[in-house]
Amino acid sequence: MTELAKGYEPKPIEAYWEKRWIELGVFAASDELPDPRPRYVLPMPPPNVTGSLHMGHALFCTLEDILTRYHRMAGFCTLWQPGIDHAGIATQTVVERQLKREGKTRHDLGREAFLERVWQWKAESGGRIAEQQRALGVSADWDRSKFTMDPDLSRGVREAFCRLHEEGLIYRDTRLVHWDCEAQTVLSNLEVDNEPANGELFMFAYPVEGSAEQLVVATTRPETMLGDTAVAVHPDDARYKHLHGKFLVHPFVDRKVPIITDAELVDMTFGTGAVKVTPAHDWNDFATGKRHKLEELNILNLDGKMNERCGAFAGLDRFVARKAVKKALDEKGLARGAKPHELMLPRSERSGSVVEPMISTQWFVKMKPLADPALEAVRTGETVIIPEEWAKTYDHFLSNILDWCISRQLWWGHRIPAYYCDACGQVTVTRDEKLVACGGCGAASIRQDEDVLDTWFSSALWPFSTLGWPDKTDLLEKFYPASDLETGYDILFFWVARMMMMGIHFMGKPPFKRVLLHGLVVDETGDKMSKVKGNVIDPLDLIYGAAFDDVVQKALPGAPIEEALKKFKKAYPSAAQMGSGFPAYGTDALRFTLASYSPQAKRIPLSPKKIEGYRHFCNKLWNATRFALPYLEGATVGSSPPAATQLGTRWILSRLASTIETVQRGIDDFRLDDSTQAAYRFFWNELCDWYLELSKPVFQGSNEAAKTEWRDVLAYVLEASLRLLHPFIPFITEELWHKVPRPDGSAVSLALAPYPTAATGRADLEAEREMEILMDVIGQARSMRTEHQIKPQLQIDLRLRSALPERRALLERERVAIEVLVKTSPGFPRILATAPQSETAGSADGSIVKGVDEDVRYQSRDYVRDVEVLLPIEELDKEIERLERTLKSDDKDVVALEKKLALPSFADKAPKEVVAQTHEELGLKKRRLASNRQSLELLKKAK
RNA sequence: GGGCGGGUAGCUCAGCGGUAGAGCGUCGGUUUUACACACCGAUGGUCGCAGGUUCGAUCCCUGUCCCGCCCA
Repeated sequence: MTELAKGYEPKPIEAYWEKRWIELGVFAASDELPDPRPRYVLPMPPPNVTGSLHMGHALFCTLEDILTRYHRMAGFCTLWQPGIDHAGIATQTVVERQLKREGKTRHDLGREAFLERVWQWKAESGGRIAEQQRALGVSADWDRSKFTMDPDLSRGVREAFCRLHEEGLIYRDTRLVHWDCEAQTVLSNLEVDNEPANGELFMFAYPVEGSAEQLVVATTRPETMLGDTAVAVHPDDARYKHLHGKFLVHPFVDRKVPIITDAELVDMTFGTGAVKVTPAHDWNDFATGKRHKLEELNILNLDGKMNERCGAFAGLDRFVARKAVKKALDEKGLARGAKPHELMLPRSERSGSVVEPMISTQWFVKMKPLADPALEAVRTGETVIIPEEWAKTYDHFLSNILDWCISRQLWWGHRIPAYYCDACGQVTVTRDEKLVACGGCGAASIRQDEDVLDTWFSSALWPFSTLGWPDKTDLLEKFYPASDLETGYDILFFWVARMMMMGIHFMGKPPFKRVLLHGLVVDETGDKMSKVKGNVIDPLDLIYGAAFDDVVQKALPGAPIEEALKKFKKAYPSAAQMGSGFPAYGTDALRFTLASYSPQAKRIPLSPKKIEGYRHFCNKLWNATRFALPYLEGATVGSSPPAATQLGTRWILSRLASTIETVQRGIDDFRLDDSTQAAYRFFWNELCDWYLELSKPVFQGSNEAAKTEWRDVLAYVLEASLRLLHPFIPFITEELWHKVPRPDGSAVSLALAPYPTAATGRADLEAEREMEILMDVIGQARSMRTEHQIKPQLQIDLRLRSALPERRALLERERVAIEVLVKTSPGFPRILATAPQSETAGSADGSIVKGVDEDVRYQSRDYVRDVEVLLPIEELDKEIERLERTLKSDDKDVVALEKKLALPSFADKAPKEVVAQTHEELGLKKRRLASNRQSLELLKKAK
């Protein structure tokens, strides 16, 4: 067996296995159709082609890889379907920005050349994220990776469009939409973020036609008055009754504006009670316009500049026009002042620019018929959402869903398969890649719709388009529906709900049995990671290590280092004390950290300190193996637990069984925090702290049978632990697994070894109970040593006394453990029966604190699990102080317990196990209390 | 305004009907031959506040105050 280095160094090991796994092909799912194995299918949320790895990716990759590796090891035919999303707006923006640096626009190139350019860009940098994912250990079936613009997936998109169109679920309509003036495209309502902003409410007066009277209205967007086609007042408003049916004179354009009455739009108590109505540029006004058949007057060009209808203001940008309109109103003496006003500003999720409501003709998907079955699937539990509180959010969203605007005025994306005939006006929707003749009149003079589809339209088909749909393929047969869908809650609406709708509609079944949602990775103080805040961390910097100077340059590009550092350290207080940079934590440490957060947490505050802790865990794993290896020479590891006759070996196998159960349940329930915690505690606090420590005297002793037993159990438990931990920390476990003895005929990779099951350990409640007593006794003795400041190297004359024969038997059997772990003098511990009254009666101190077992020194005495722990001491004061402390708290407990038991209602109504348990507890406490009280009295007397 | 979460040890978070847990931090000790990325021990909480239900409430209910997020 090769020797291990003193400390764990992740870099070379991770680099090696990352490649090796691919070479071995361990991640590939089998296509074979007669496959008796259960299936586990997990569609990966395809990262954007523009993206590079960020913390969100690291999180989902970790969680999904754990699920995948676990199922693969557990014998499932496992498909983790990877891929890349073409990300319409984002990608187009990236390439346009590139062109801009060359002084060009996409229009200079033309559609075809531009698209060529995007494809070229994709070929060069589009694959980077997949490489980075491999560094995270992502065990997806890379050979099956799909891109949403692949020909087969594009065919699926056309098919879906045509089918929905034929079914009347896709339609074209002219209505008010959200317009992004910068990206110059329509957005779906989900792509608009409403954020509060401080604006002003500007007031101005409209002159009433044929009168000296004026009507004052208020607005946050004065420029829209150029598109006003009415002013509304409340029908019951006495102030304006005389104006009903009259007209106002528009001050800038040659138009008369009717005064209408509308009880829905107008709140009499707000402002002047008169509301200007701009149907073409406001959601409420649009509805009002429909009610009153008002003219919808579009006043904006697509780029956000005022159009020709705006007279003198034509050509001005909307924000420039705002100022100009105000000024002009002022000059005409119509301005009536302004007051501060908080408003909600709609911003494009993509470009960040203020979104304008605009009349436009677009393609829509009718949502209700699709949403209802998707709603039903979750309501009936056919698809389960975990954590379940999200089910309500999902329900609420789908119950109130609006039709989905799916066209986008972009070039990059799936072009809408609709053609317009100049000859007959027919619109032909086709499955063909290119339509040659009008479906109505056969004319060749047809034009394809210029627009492309919302990127989410193609991602909505992901769970089946990646498997060959619309063809009826064996793959679909085998891998649809998927088992789980795991993703961030932030795309529950964008993606998950839409996949649910499309999956049910086209495949007849919901696309997954469970939807698992995780939170957002945020900085250590809870703030969202953003370039503005300078708190972004590149996962690779944590994995490979990085100087803070470099880290912050990425986090806050272009800012002075000092400023960036300051912001960064504020966001990560634990990093601020770490010196000059992140050490190389390694992928495993990062993964274990990410898995250790509770999934119901909406925010995952990434703490470098926590990663460090799990880095230490990896080192522990490494060193435990390093310790074990020399002793494992000659050990054989079978597929079931080796014989165990001793307490320690029986106990660790039992703990293994229990840990496996907890870890598995955690994975099954998507409570990976429970799994990581159980595995961590087992390995560190049980295997290392106790089993390894207890094995030292055995291995150094001369009992060959015991040595063999402890060796075989150690080999077995270590190997099983590596399998147990592999899904979480794949690299180090794989590396170590190849160093330790493993069962004959083991797989070439730990990734293919069987996952531990209930039968891997061996439950032994008696061993657990006895071990707990032993640990408590040892713990008590250690604690007393420390309290009395007995130097660690000093051996002590420990005495243990119990009236219970089985306690004495246990302590006798395990005396070596006590010797070593408490560090006792030769001939100790002495295990004594409680001295009969006659033996103690003679002396005033009753041989309890002095003169016990022929030792005439004073004793520190305490009582745990019906065992008296005694050790000789010099200083009485310390002991008195110690006893007074324990007495105080025990006394409190005893009083509370007695009070509880004294209540007749408790004995009557509480379950009898609880009553019995309380009695037992009280008994134990009282015995300890009596013993300690006696000790205290005697010591005080002796003083 | 509507909805959903959350307020538990100095910090970050588990627990959610039977006398409060972890990691980190803090304090004290240790060159114990796997690990100082370690070991041993200790300290630390009226479980946001007020009512109620219950034999019993951090856990359930009601109200209330803060803090997030989502949808208007």
